[in-house]
Amino acid sequence: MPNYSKPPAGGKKPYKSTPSSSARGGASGAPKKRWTGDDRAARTGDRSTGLARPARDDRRPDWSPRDSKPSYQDRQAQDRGTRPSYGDRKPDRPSYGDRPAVERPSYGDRPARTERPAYNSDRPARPSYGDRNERPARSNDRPSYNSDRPARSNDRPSYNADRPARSNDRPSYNSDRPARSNDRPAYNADRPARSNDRPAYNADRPARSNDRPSYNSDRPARSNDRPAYNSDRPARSNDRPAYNADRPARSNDRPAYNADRPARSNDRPAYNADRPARSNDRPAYNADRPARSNDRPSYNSDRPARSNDRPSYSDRAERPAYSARTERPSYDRADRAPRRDFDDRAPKRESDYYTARTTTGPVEDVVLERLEAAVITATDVEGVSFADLGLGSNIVRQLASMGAEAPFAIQAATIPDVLSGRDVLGRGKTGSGKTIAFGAPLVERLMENNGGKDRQMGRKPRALILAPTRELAMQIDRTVQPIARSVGLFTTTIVGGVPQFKQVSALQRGVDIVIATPGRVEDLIEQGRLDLSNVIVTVLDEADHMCDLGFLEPVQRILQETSKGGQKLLFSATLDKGVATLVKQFLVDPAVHEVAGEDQASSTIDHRVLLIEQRDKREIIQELARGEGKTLIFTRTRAFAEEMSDYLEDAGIPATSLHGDLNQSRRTRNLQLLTSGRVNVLVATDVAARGIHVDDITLVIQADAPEEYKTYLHRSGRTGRAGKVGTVVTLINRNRRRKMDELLGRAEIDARSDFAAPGDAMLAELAAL
DNA sequence: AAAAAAT
Repeated sequence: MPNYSKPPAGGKKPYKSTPSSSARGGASGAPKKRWTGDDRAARTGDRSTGLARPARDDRRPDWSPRDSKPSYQDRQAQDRGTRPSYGDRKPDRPSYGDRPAVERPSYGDRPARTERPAYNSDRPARPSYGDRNERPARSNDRPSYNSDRPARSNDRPSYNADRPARSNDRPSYNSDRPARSNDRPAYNADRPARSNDRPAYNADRPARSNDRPSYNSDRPARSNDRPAYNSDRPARSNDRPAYNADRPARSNDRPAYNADRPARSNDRPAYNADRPARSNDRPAYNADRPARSNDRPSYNSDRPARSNDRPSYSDRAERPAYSARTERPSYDRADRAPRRDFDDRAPKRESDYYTARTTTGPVEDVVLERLEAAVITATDVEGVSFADLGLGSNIVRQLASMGAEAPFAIQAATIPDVLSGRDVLGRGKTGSGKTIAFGAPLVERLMENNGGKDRQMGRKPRALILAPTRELAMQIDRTVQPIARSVGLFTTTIVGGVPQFKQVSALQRGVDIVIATPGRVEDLIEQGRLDLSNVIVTVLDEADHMCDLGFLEPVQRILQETSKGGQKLLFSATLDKGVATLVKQFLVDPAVHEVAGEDQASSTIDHRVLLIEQRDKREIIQELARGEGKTLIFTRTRAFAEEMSDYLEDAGIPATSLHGDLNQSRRTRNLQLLTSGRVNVLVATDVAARGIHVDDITLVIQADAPEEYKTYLHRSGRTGRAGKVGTVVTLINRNRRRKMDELLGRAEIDARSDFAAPGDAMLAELAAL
């Protein structure tokens, strides 16, 4: 019988116990919201491959009629800080505060995750929740807030004590008349109590949960009690219910408080010690079974330590306490078996060294050395088919049905190496077909190596694709899933912002390819619900971005969890030496491929810089956004993205927004609004800068100039896709011209610069392009 | 600054 009553031996979390883990996040402020079924349905919309799926989201337009909202100017007049910003986009969910914040045992051993901003009590209270009593009176305020108004004829008597008695006054005002037979019982104190006596006269009845406070002085404090009732300090909304032990049980109490209820099928094991073992029980709870080769180290305390033991498991008894060791992050395994250094390998082998292309530039935006790559040209690919590259007939047929009849250059370059099992670095221009370049051969490899275990329940995933944003992960899934299904393999997305239940269920049924963002992957690993130990192919899309600060360490921890010696594929349009850390650590002799003639000079994008006055920015954007074609506007901050989309709507331009302050269902829906064409203007932060494919974006406006040349390339790559023409307009302050020129130089872009002011004919011309 | 984690 498995022992569920205790956490795993050692009492510590098995995953991610390094101090480096505290370096995560901390900047983003939005609590993650959940998806509804509708939202999930909505994501089945467009596909980057051009395969149309029926748009199902025509029920709820995002941009409401303009006159239903206060004007932009009105809102400007208000103190923006007190405005319940973004309204339903950050839904007020007070029920969270009332729920007992009981730490669940499965998380119990982890240190408090104070780095998560959404629950970080240090951040300023959001005006939309707590302090709304400061808002000005509105015309539809209820009368009770309006105590100064003159008495009206239909005022209730109690407010009108001075009026003379009237014949139809109720008895209580007429105390002198003789008692009558039909007097209400309250005045008939001597009659025996009746079963339906009103409770107010029944002082002995037990207190009820909805008793008003003044009658029920013994009831426990509630979060919204007024301070006077709550001894020392004023009650706060985030008071922990744990201090509220006496309150009556509520129907939605969490099981921890309800020890006697019968076990339910979805009880988590820790709460349900007696249930029979299940096939997917976590090994740690299953102390009696024989050790298996893939046991995770921390659960297997008897075997001798190995040199490549993961440090994250190292708080076992025989190892020194973590605090006594050096503060190396988990990935820095100096003591593991020596490995060939990426830079030290024999020169002249393609992919083994970097050419020195020294560049000068500001520290914050450096062009790193290029990876020396095998170069392929479009003409090299002429006449080559996917089948020639080694893909099976099912996959080839599926690709054709998705519109990919013949391989693009980057696909022709990388597919054979991926099929051969080699590690691969691939650089292909934005919109050049990188998803298929890794997705198709990945599926082929899994099919060849399925070991007869396909469709086995609970099989562990054998491939992992990591992406920097949820939208990109879901988009990749839309491309890879049909390819995988064509050969009977299953995919699932593991991303945040949505309930994990469906994801966990899919994993329990058995999945071959996981397409994910890092955070949820780590979360499910910590929970023991995702096991990457069988992952033999790992893809990092936007790999250089995944090596940026904030992404690198989670990615390293996740890669540590995958099968040792597994294949690694790194793809990006701006792949450079920034990935060297990961390459050295995880890749062996990678093949590096890029496509020739794909610099911006040969691009179909017209780059323009407008030198403007800061105060004219909104007006100019509004004139630029009036064009017929789809327009994508980038801002530096979430707040400005939101403000800008409001401003455009007020100007009569249907617009929506995409940024991290929106819950995931809004994010998904708003992006869908643009792809479906119901809105032509999307204002976004850099969440939309990389990888996101929307057909026929004709104009990209950079309302705030990018800080990095790579960001410029990725943002502008949202237009001019698949050979179509597009325009990129970057708005900068006049005194930033020099800095912008330097950035354009690093991006190797020639752009015309013009002074611009509202009303200029040039703006209308740019809009019409 | 933004992004990525709360069933």
